[in-house]
Amino acid sequence: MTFEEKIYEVLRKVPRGKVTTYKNLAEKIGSKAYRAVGQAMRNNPFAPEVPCHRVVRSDGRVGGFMGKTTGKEIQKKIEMLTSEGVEIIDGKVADFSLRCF
DNA sequence: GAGTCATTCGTTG
DNA sequence: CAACGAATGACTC
Repeated sequence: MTFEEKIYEVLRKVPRGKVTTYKNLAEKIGSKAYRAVGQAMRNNPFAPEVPCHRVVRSDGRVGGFMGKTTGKEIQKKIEMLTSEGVEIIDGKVADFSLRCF
């Protein structure tokens, strides 16, 4: 079980309609490698079980989903979040503090 | 073996 | 108040 595997396990526990942050995940597994968390998301060996789109920055920003990485397909994830009940406004999570797992 | 990456915190100007 | 650099862990070349 590697560090990233733990990330998937914790992220997997996040209920639908809620979001979490890289920092929160890293702290939950007992590490401060926030960046490593993003790495795990980038790999995303678990497609639907580990919703990387449910993970956002500490500021509530979606992070590397928009404007970075591939570019367009990312926006589809935003719509998926909205469909789940997570509103994304200006690339940020609405009521992020309330939805933070 | 070295470099990269979807972040966050701490210090300096 | 704003900007830059450092740290962390796995993956790829």
